[in-house]
Amino acid sequence: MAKKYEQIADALRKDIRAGRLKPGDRLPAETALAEQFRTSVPTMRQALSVLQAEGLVEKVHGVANFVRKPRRLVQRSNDRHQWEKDRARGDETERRSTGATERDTGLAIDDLVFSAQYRRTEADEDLAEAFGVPQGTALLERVYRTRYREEGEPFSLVRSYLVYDVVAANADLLDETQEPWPGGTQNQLYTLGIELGEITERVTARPPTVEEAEELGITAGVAVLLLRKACRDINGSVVEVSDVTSPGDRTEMVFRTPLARW
Amino acid sequence: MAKKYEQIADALRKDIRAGRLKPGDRLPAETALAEQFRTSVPTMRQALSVLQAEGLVEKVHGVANFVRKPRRLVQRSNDRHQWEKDRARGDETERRSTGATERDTGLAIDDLVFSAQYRRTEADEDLAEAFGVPQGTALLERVYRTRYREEGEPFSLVRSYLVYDVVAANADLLDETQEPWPGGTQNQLYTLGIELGEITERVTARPPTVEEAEELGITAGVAVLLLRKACRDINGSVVEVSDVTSPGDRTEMVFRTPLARW
DNA sequence: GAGTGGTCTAGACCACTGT
DNA sequence: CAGTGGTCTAGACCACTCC
Repeated sequence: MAKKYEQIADALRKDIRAGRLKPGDRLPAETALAEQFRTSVPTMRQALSVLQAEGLVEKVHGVANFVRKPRRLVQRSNDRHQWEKDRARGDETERRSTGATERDTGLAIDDLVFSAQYRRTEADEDLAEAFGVPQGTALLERVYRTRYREEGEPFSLVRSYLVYDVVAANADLLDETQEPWPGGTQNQLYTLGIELGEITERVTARPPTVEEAEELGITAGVAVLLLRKACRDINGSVVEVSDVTSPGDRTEMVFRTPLARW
Repeated sequence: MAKKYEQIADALRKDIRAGRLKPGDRLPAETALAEQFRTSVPTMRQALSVLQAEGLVEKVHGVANFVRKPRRLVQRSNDRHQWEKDRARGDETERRSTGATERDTGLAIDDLVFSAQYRRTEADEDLAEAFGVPQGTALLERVYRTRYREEGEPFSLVRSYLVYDVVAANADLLDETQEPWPGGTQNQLYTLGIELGEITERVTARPPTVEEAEELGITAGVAVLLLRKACRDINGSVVEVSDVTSPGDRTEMVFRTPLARW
């Protein structure tokens, strides 16, 4: 015997997949749906919550339930690191032409909206360990949000950290109004005489916090992908640490590993 | 004004973090808890479902709610690929000594339990595209489950695909009782004269299907990490495709990208 | 069979959104 | 203000686990 809320979810899912319900469509009120499916409102709500967890339905408090618009997939490849390094010493015209995010997404700069906020902070236990510096060391925290012009919420939230005293050697690097910086962080580091030698990225997934769900425009039940990137210079010191938070339902992270020949 | 179910969840979360409720502890029955928190059973259940989504509480139908045991973190690094390649031509004693999974997890073979099932299948649209072969091409599907001896459910579920006619050249490779194969897939390919040149891995996250939730011992609400690995030989042909499904709450995927010097 | 969590119901009342 | 979804309640009945 099947569960009633699963049956209802199945029926609605089929309607969505078959195109009888189109992305953006407003569903009837829950009371009306409950009547239509000859069930109670709580059971109807349970069915809708299943579809919400699958990312097919979006609930908007006080308004209605909607069929979710499929959102553009965002790719992020580790090829970007070498690509960015190769350009870091190029002239400004070349650096200004395209950034790593446009390269990943295949879009023009005009299709994307950036925002950046800088802030001085101190290393907590976690960051101190990542950098290999004492807890409390002054850091520059830079928060980046990137979104498609046509979509409401950002598709990634980046928190990047640098050791404050290191970047302070170039005052421009402390000024958030210089963003987006042509050539990205690797060019910024180049102005300090720093060359990157290796980048390590760690990926995990977990349910979003309520703040993340709101910022990224995902509903609870859709996971976030977390990427921690640690950049080492050619001497092996960690010079930048970034935490990238992405909505799991529309992000793909790509890593290419070339192998040495026999 | 805060929501009652959030307040209750906060209180229980605090009890767990403070150690007043220990991992493995059985919680009182929901009726008893509801009484204790002066609320109704449905509200109590909603509070528990919040903690379940966070991975702090495990619900066991017909038995009780339990404080979840934190589970061992599994790391999986792309360094394993070069490491495995370096050993693929080594003698059997060396290859038998340790496998890539033990290397990733830092455990002995005895701490891990493997299982493998082989099956002949045909390429669907997705796999045909990944391999660059016509749909319907015969493939060898190999399903691997790996778990800690001390834990119940596997921490990864791997589906690996090879082109059937290619591997059929070595009959041993069609025999699942040869698993675990010392030296792994790269040694298996070596017996066919195939050398890998590059590996591309794509990571995404999504809510688990009910089957995955059951197999991996995670509850709905905890995300799964999906990794698709495509191995190319030195001519650029895709020779192996693997789909790795991991519980997002205890898996960390590590990717190291060395950068060429200026 | 006893005890547990899971499903389903019916309805009151609150919070949010738009007009 | 009207209409919507969100929270909370009280209780019946079913499904599962273990003794």
